[in-house]
Amino acid sequence: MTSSAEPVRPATLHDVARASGVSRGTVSRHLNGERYVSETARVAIEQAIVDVGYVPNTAARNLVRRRTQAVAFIVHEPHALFLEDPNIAGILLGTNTALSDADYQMVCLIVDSDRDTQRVARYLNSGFVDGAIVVSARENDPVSRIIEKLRIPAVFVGHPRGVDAAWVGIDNRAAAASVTTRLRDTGRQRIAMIAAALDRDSGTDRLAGFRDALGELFDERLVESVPLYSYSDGVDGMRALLAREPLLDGVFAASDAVAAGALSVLHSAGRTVPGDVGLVGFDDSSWATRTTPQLTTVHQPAAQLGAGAAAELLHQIGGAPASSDGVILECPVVWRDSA
Amino acid sequence: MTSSAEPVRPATLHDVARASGVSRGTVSRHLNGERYVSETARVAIEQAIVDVGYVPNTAARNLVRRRTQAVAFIVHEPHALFLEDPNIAGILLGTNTALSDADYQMVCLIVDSDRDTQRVARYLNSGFVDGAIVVSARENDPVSRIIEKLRIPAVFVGHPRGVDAAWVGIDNRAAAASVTTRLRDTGRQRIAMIAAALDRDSGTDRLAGFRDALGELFDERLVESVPLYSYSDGVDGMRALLAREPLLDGVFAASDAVAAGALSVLHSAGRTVPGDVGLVGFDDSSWATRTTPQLTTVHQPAAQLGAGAAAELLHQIGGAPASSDGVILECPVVWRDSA
DNA sequence: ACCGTTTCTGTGAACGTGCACACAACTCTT
DNA sequence: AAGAGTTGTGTGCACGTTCACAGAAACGGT
Repeated sequence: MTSSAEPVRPATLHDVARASGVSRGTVSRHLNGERYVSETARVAIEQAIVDVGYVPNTAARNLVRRRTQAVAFIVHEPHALFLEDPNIAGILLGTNTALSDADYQMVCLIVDSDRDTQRVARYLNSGFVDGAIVVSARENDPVSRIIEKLRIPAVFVGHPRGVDAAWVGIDNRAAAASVTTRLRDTGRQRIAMIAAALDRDSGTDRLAGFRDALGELFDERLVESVPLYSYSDGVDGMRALLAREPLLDGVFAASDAVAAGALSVLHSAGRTVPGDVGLVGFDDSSWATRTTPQLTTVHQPAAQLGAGAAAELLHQIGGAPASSDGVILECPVVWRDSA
Repeated sequence: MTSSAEPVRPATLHDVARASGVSRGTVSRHLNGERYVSETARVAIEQAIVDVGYVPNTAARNLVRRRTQAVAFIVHEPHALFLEDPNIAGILLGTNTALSDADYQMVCLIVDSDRDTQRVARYLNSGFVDGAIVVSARENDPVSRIIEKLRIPAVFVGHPRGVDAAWVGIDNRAAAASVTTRLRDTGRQRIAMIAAALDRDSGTDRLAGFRDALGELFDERLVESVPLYSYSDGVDGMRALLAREPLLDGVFAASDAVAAGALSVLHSAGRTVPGDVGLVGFDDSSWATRTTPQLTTVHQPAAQLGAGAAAELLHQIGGAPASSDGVILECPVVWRDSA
């Protein structure tokens, strides 16, 4: 056994054909699982593939098939929040796993500045990818518009208004309503909400669900709106609410991170949770089990959302028409200690 | 302006050549920035590219160049921790940005089970990528061994012992020592450590640094070892330490997440921080500013680590030999309130 | 014995690019 | 005016695969 310093040329389809005594065409057919390959040819090819150590060349295959075997995963979110939001990471993970299983590459694009928008537009337009999965798109999002214009296969996680494309999501409104109802059922009278990200469908839907559940109890002055689903926004929101309505006894925070921020403010203000104030969150992220008390929240199936989006996208890439009615996944309320 | 239902064939190099009145070769030279293209040809080609809407075909280019223009980003970490660890996300982000700027695709591979190891091995062997960046490798890691065997360009983030490859990292030992020294300087007498991830270089180095700083004060019974850098491991570790050594007055937690878990146990046990017990962490992740009190910790430049690894990898792919002495980035101690 | 059908196989032509090479035109030296 | 360099240009081939097509072999029915 000698080891040459020079890297050996990788084996090609041709090498397999020669080693197995059949032609390129037959090997190709076998590799692609087509009909009309005899049993004898089959075993000879299998053996030859192992012998010569053959691995298909993706570039050559993509060239002739006019496919790239890659999919863009587009996150429209400030860098800082991307790091902080375990939900996005979960979606990413689910997508990546599903795509890997189908031998697709996931290419992660993060859109933060306007400059990034241009870069992504160029990227998508360049035919580097066969499709795109878009996470946390805003309404009237430039990225969404680009995708619509390019008519590239695409699936959205969430359901931004004004975008006519396939999507996978949860029923934010119904989930928000059911978790708020619980707050009401436990006897709270002055229930407030820290609404967040009202530039996105998830944000407005959660607020709408809150309103649905409260009915005549709803009071506009008990809603404080903050820009992002983050811890520090939760801090800000809770401070504002306490200043305005010291008597509140229930809070629905638009995310667990927001709830965690709110909780720290409540503690500092000397309120006990759930004694003085009942608090519920949204996401069932790792935040929820790290606070004291642990958060009652809505479980969001992040990995399944990602996997579902990937599956739908692969369908579209395979030639199926984009289904314009979205897929809605279940998101049960998780009862813990904070309400 | 008519819109045809049928997708138009994308423009090729040939189309540009015809439109600009020169040959394929000249267009190719201009595109690749080679010499010997006249000024008149240059402007004609530029114009033609815009006119026909030309975009280079990556597959064809990769085929002839024998490059894939893609890089694997390999994370060896349980899924759950990947979601939880903001450090990894930061490295990923830094890598992705640096690679995008160089027109490389980042392909994210997550290794959790043994099955994943096989999949990654096959993937790397398939020539789908030009190189790999490996995060949080263990000692005697099967993935590391595969990479060594394939002699594929690779850079490690961190410096696993027994792996002879390029790496970018921080001096965990020195940083751990300096943060521990501070604990000692503030008069703590019985200083404990919750060590974590001792199957990795970062874990053992932080423990070694702790030992360095304490000198004759070091006491083996004050070290509790837990498997991972996670919040729940911090909870477990702190409980064990308190049970064994109720009189401890200082704790160095191997990560901020571990410190956060430890802090909640300390609070539950009625100890004040930093009054009764001084506590320091490691990473300067978002955990550090979310606890009360905020954590004194070591700042880890996650994004720069990722960017540095990407830069070194691109060097190697460009033909430079792998530099076997690693790059060490600065990681200053950040003084906050917990010690 | 003939023909049609089914099963299997090989061949040549793409796919769109980079690269080596040949060669033309021009400048400078001798 | 001839030769040697420099600058610019076009052409053919290779990269490794898929696909369409032609045709061989086997089979069954008349």
